[in-house]
Amino acid sequence: MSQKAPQIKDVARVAGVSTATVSRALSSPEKLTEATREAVFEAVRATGYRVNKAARALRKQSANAVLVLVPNLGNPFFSQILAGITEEFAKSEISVLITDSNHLPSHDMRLADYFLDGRIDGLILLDGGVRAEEISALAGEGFGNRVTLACEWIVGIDLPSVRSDNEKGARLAIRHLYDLGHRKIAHITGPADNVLTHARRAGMIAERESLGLPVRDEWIIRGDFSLSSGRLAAEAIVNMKDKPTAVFCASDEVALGLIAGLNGLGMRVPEDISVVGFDGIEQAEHFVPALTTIQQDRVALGLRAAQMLIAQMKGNETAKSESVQFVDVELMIRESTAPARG
Amino acid sequence: MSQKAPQIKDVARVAGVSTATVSRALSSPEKLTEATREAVFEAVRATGYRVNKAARALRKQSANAVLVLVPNLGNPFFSQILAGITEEFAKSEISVLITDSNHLPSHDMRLADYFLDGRIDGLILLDGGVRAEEISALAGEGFGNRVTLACEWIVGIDLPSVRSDNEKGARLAIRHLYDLGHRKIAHITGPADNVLTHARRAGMIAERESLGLPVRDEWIIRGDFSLSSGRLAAEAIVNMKDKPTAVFCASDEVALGLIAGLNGLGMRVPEDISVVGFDGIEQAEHFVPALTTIQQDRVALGLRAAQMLIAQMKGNETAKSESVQFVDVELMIRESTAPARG
DNA sequence: CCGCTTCGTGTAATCGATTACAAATATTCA
DNA sequence: TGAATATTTGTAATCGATTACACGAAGCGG
Repeated sequence: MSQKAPQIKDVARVAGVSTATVSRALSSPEKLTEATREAVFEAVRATGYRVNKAARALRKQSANAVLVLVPNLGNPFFSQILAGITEEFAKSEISVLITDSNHLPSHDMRLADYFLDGRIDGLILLDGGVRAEEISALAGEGFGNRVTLACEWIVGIDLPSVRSDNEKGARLAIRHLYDLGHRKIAHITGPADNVLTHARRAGMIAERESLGLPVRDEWIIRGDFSLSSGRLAAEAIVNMKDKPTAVFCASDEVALGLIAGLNGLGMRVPEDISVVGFDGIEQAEHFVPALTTIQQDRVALGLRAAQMLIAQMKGNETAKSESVQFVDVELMIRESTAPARG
Repeated sequence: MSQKAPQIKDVARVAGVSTATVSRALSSPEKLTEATREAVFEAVRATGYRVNKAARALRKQSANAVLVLVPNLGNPFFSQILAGITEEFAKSEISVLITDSNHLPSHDMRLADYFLDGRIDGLILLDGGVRAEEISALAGEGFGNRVTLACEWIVGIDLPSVRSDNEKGARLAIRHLYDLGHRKIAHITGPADNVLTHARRAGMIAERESLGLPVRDEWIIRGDFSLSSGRLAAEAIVNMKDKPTAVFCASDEVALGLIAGLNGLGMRVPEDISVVGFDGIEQAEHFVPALTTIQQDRVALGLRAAQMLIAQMKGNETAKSESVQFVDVELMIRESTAPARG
C-alpha cells in the first residue's frame, strides 16, 4: 500500500526524458517543447509526484518558508493578524512557521539562527519588544532586508513596517468625546515601554491641545492593555475628587475591564461616564453596553505585512521607499459613549 | 560583514577532525573521546556553526517539523491551544507550521502532500471537519500513525485524539442549574454537523434524564457557537409562551450574545433568567454579569496533543493504547446564574 | 606475544532536487 | 547548401549534512 514516494527520476523514466527536463517542466515550462512538457505533466500525474521540498531547499539555498514571531500566542488579538498573514502566503506556496517569543527553542538561540539554519528566508515580527541586539545580529548576517515588522515596531530601528494609524485613532476618540460635550477626559495607557502606548498617548495629547483641552496628569492612568488593569483603573477613577466624565482606553480589553469595574462600584456606562476603547475586538460589539471603539483592521495588517515581506524577498526595491505603511482606523460609535450631562 | 554561513567542513578543519566526527559530536556525543568532543565543541563555538536543517532533513528523511491545521485562525478560541502546542514543541527543537483549513495552498492539495513533500513529519488537526478522504489518503500513504486530533475529532475515524470531557461539562452545567432550582432549562446548540455540538447535547440530555427532567424540543435551539446566534436565540426565547428559567449554551460566545440580546429585550440575567456558557474564554470572566461557564483547559489540550504526537512519532506504541485522552473540565460559578424564582 | 574484539575516527556514498555546461538538433541566412 | 546561430535536451556537479563501511589502535585472553 505505502509504496515510497515517487521521485523525479521516476517521473523522468515514465516520461522518457531526463531529470533535468522534468525539473524544467515544473519550474520554467516555457523552455520546453509543447510535446515534452505535456509528456512530463502526464507522467507527473500518473506517478503522483510531488517535489521534495527539503531537497529543493538545499539546492536552491532557500527554504520557501517564513517565520512569524508573536509576542504571546495566547493573546487572541493576534489571531486575525495571523489569519491575514497565512492567507497571503497561501497564494505563494510559502510555508508559514509561527512561534511565540517566549518559546524560542533554546533561550540562547538568536532569530538570525533561523535564517542560518536554512529553515526560513523571511521573518515577520509582531513583537516590538525584540531586543535590539537580535535585530543587529540579523542585520549583521545580512538578513536585514528580509524582515518586516507588523502592528508594533521598534524605535530607532529602520525596518519596513505595517501598522495601524494609532495617532489618528486616538485623535478620533478624543474628538468624538469632545463633540459629545466632554471636557474632563481621562486616559488609561498601555504598558510603559510599549510603542503603541506612546503613539496613542501622543495622539490623545495632540488632539487635546488642538482642542484647547488641558492635560491633567492625574487623569492619565497607567495600565497594561489587560482586562484587570481596566478593573484597577475603575477604582482609581471612583476615588478621584474631581472625576472625569469620559475615559479613552488604550485597548478594548482595558475598556471592558473598566466598565465591569465601574459597574461593580456603582457607576453606570454611559449614563455616569463614557468609555471609548481601542482595537475593535469582536467582543466589543457584543458587550453590554456595546463598546464605542477605534477599529483596527487586523486582517489587513496581516495581509499587508505579508505582501511587504514578499516584495522585499523578491528584492523589489519599491518596498524600501514606502518603508512604513499605515493601515487606516475607524471610529465605531456604539453604546458606551453618550453626551456629557449638564 | 556577511561572510557566508560556516559549514560542517569549516568546523572540521578548525577542529582538525573529519566532518563525520563533527556530525557525531553533535548528534551522538557519547561515541567520541572526551578530547575530540571538546575540540569539536570549541570549534563550533569559534565558527558560530549551525547545522543546516535543509541538508539534515534531506539526508535523514525527516523534516523535524509538524503542521497544525486550524479550522479558522481568526477565531481566538484556538490561540491558547496553539500556545500550548508551540510550548511543547519548543522543547524538542521541532518547528511548528500553522495553517488554516481554508487556506491550504492550492485547493486541490491534499494534507498527505505535506508529508510527501518532506516538509513535515507530523500533523495535529484541530479541525474535525476534515474530509474523510483526506484522512484515508493520509492512511494510504502510511502517515496514519503520525496524526493527532485535538479538541475536535472525527466520527468513524480512529485516530489518537485529545479532547475536553464535553459530556461531563454539559452534565455539570445542567446539574448546577438543577441545584439552583431550575427545572425549565433550554439549550442552545452548536452547528448541526459538529462533534462538539453532539457531545454537549448528549451530556445535557443524559443528565436531564438522570435527574428526571423532561426534554422539551422547543427548548433546544439551534445555534452555531457564534455571538450572533446567541443574539438570535434571545429573540426566540423572549417569544416563547412557556419560557425557560435557565439556558445552557454550547459556547461562551453564544452565552455572551444571548445575554446581550436578552438585555436588549428587557430581560435581566440572572434575575429573570440564568445563563451558563461553555469554554471558559477570558472575556467570560469580565463580562457583566461575569459568566458562569464550563472551563476548558485549552493550553493543556495543546500541550497534551503535542505530547501525544511526539510519542507517536517516536514510534512509542503506548500512545496507541490510550488512543483518546480526556482533559478535565471545571464548572466556574460566577454571576450569570442565580436560584430560580418562586 | 599473537589473534580477536572493541573503540574511535576517517573515507566516501547518499538523500532528491537544480542547473552549469555540453551535446544534439533545428533554424536562419548568405 | 553550408556555416552560424538558436533552441531543446541530456550529463553530471552540486547543495550540506548523515552514516555505512573500512581501517588502525588499543585492550584482552590464552
